[in-house]
Amino acid sequence: MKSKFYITTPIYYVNASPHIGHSYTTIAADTIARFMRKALKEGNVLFLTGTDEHGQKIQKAADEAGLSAQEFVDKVVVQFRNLWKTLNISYDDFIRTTQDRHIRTVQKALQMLYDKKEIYSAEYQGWYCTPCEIFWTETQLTDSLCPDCRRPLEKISEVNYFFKISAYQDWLFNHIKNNPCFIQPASRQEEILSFLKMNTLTDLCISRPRQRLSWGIPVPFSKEHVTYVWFDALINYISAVGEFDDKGNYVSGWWGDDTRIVHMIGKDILRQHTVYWPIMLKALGIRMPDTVCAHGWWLIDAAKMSKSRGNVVNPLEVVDKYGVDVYRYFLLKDVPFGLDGNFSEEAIVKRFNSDLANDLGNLLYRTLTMIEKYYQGVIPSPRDGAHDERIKNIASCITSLSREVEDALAKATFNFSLALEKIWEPINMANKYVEEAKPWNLAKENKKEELEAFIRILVDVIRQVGNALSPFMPQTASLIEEQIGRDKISKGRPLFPRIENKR
RNA sequence: CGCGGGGUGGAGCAGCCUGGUAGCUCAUUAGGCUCAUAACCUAAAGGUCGAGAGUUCAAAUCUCUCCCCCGCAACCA
Repeated sequence: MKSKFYITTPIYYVNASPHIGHSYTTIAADTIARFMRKALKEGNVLFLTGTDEHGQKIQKAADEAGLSAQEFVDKVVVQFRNLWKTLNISYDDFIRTTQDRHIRTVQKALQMLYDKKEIYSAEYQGWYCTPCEIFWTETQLTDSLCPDCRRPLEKISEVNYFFKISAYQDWLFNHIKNNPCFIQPASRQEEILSFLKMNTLTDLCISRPRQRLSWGIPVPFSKEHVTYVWFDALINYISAVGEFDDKGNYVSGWWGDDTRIVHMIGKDILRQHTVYWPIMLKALGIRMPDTVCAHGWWLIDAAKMSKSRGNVVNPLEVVDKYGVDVYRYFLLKDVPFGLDGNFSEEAIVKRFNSDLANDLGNLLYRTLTMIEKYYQGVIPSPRDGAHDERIKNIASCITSLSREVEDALAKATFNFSLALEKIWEPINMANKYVEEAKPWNLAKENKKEELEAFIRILVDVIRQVGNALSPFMPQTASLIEEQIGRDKISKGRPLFPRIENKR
């Protein structure tokens, strides 16, 4: 295992408020970051998130809001930061593409690629919709009308800058083929490989004329142009953690061979991250990230969530109603990572009641009650040599738990739901064991040693589970710690009171 | 003949690569228990594994054909 770990979310486009999808990616990355902080030494994990603040859509949204672009993004970025706070996101750095450190690096990268002749200028043809102020390429059109407003388009041609990504097609194909961890899950790797096999890459247009779009990073070798948003955006992963030196070498404490680099993304931006980005890095002479992990989408009532459909779920409302950790748990558990999931409040309530209230919450609560009842709230000290077969089984289950969670979580597949299933194994075993051990009889018959051994194993299970759960549900983990982490218990209200009569 | 993903008990999924009693969670039903949040434990019912053909001693699993659903312009997790 590499000694350092660097994980990123995409930088989110701030043309509108954050929704469930943004929160999903970020919670997933946060969980991994928290897990890795426990696995590696302190200070060896860097978790980066941020915002993408340039481009036409933002310019337009700002205009509509009657604000300057900068004022507009300053306003929206606050919403993202607040949401991350609410969701207990432990990011170490937050990059904005309007920050100096980023602009500097983007311009340097552009200049280097230009000097290396990786970027060239060419005439670019397309159709322009004057009322919308949007430029459309041939491939974006189905007829001669503006896809947005259905008005006639005007054919224009202009000079733009292009990045020679076509030259790297074979290299990229082989890189992906030879590094099965590079694109995860495997089905996504196949998707990209077949895309590369079936298509010839066309050079990427990385500029926009300034007269049409002023809200962007100026291209250093042309006063007439700003940088295309995707080229701008992808660079954030390196601009946040390093700089180019005078010789054009990228220098960073988080991009060396001792660091495992992971980009967590949604499946919608797979191509940018597995085609454009590696080629940009390659052309700049920078090493590849280890893994680009693409998760699925949350569907709302089986339909794609979109701003135009108006079915966007606001994470804050869900958190208000059910709690942060319930939300985090639901997203990470309800769907195998990588696939699309269906979001609904019914599904949350179901998960809440069965996993959190009935299994975990109830185990803690019934255990606390027994400690209160049989030991006046003082947790009996550990005893060696429990000879009961069932206790041994449970003990070995919690001993291997951290390894199993690591297997599920530290590998490139990032199997959150499997990890949580593993954590629930001892919970279920413990609940079952209560039935078998019949502590109420042990108490009546005054079998002290057996009762103690019984209580101890429950306490051990709960503590281990709380510990294993901390990357997923940090707040819950500390509540468990608070209630049963010390010599004397501190019984509170049930962690997850069942939600009743929902329909 | 465009590409890819999918179609498995009521719901959601695993199994398919490396054929050999079809499994998990939830829901349902019956019973048990009382430490506990009407919770927990046990048991049962429920599937011709989209359709058809083929290979095989044996197919959810391999091959072929067909049907149905989803995605494949852009913005977007």
